[in-house]
Amino acid sequence: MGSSRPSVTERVLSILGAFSPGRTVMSLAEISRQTGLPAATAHRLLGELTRWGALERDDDGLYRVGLRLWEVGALAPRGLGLREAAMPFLEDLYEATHENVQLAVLDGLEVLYVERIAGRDAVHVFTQIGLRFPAHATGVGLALLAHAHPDVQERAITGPLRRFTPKTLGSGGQLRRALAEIRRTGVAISDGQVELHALSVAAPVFGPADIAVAAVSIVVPADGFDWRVLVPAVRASARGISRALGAPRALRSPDSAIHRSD
Amino acid sequence: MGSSRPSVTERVLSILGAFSPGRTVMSLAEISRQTGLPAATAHRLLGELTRWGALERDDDGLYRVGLRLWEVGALAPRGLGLREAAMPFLEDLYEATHENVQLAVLDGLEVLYVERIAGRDAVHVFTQIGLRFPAHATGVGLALLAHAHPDVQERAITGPLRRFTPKTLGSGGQLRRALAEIRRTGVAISDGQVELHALSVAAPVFGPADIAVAAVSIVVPADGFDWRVLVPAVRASARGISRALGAPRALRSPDSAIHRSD
DNA sequence: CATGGCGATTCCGTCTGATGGAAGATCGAA
DNA sequence: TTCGATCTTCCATCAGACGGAATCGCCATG
Repeated sequence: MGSSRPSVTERVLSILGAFSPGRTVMSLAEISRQTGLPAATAHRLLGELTRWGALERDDDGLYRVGLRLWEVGALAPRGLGLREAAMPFLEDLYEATHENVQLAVLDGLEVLYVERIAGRDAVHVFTQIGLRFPAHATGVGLALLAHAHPDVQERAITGPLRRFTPKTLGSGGQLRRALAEIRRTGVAISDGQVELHALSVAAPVFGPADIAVAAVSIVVPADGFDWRVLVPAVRASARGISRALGAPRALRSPDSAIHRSD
Repeated sequence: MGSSRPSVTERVLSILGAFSPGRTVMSLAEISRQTGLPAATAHRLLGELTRWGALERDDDGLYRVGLRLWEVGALAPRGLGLREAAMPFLEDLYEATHENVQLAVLDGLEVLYVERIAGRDAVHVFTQIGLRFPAHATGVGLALLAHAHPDVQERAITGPLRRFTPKTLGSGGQLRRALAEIRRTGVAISDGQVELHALSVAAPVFGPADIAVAAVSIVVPADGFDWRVLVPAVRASARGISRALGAPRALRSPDSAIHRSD
């Protein structure tokens, strides 16, 4: 498998996949190179995609992702549906603190940022909506991993752990202990594990099936900030979103939810 | 043309297009019916789409839009790029008023809502991110039309104007006059033209090429609210976003920009 | 002003892989 | 147990996807 020539559908998808946060506008030649498709083939497929609205083309002749695709993408349950439920709570959290507030989901062993409210004068962090990041380093990632399926946790623990700063969790043992601690306290702290100057406090959001579907976090400067005061706010926010999503866990009494081991 | 059998790409796209705000989860049979594709064909294509991540499938066997597609869609320039620039300003606007704040773009003669901050206790409006609406009825739509390409304006004026309430602009003449007035004042007011109980104040956002690329609006209760006080705020917000996008118009002196006729 | 290189576009003969009817599998309701 | 509806798999056929090659346009270089 995989050796045979790719199907038409795969080719079309490979074109869509060629776009990334770092490559949002491309020429025919660039797409052709990126996907390995012959220029003539890429040209034809791009024409069809553009005609439909999946891609757009300016006078400059370059291709970019089209509004129509954005529209369909917005229908993703873990994209917009989640966002819609979460926004009011993130809003509150932002208004109370004016720091960076983020919402992310887990995909494989990476987190994908789904929503973000950036204060103009909050710490600068390079996360961005639609961006991916290794789960083990971020607050949201740890919160999600701690409540993920055991297989996923195991893969994360045994897999390679990329270091971003000296404080990044570097060994499986460290990670395992961190996850247990997060389950115990209900919040995850990532202190300078991505960028030394930033600290994040995160809490998991549960869905109707009582599975962790997302995580909220707030990012503050690492130095001299008493993050402890943020814990109740982040927890309350995550819990509010869980309730809005219909999580049974969030409908029960506060204590049973927070101190539940699994 | 159009009579010939659709190409593979068209079939794949027709599957994506089958999803809509009202139909976010579908069974194979439903998709097959919706697209007109034979079940066997739809099944194969759905398999490929799902394998890639464009669609997702739960244990229930139903298909929904996948995270991967959301991710690509997020790269749309008029989707996320715009949002990223606009968010801080919308944020400010929301914080100052706690009413519904919206950001929309024009696609054809419809507006597409790209961003929205909904206060929990603001007027209830049924707009939603990813939703479309006829431009002539909404505040954002009027603001965008007023600064759109003359051809587009003409199409809107001569085309059929669907009425939503007795206050909806119903004739081409009315619309033409409204657009002129909007160009003069720099803001568009839609008073009960979509829903009787809601009023919106909107202003256009300009991009680098000095073209109106989006519009901001704020929605308040129609009765007894002095919307006049909102005008400066909405204008300032739109202008701030324009500046962030690099609009030459927004970099010039305030007056020349606001009172420019076209 | 000629030349060369690169990208975009069009053409069309070849042949591959998409197609979809049919049959089997599964599930639920009557 | 039977019937209907949906999902899945199979495979012989042939529509239409493919892409090499030719053309055009653009720009930098000599």
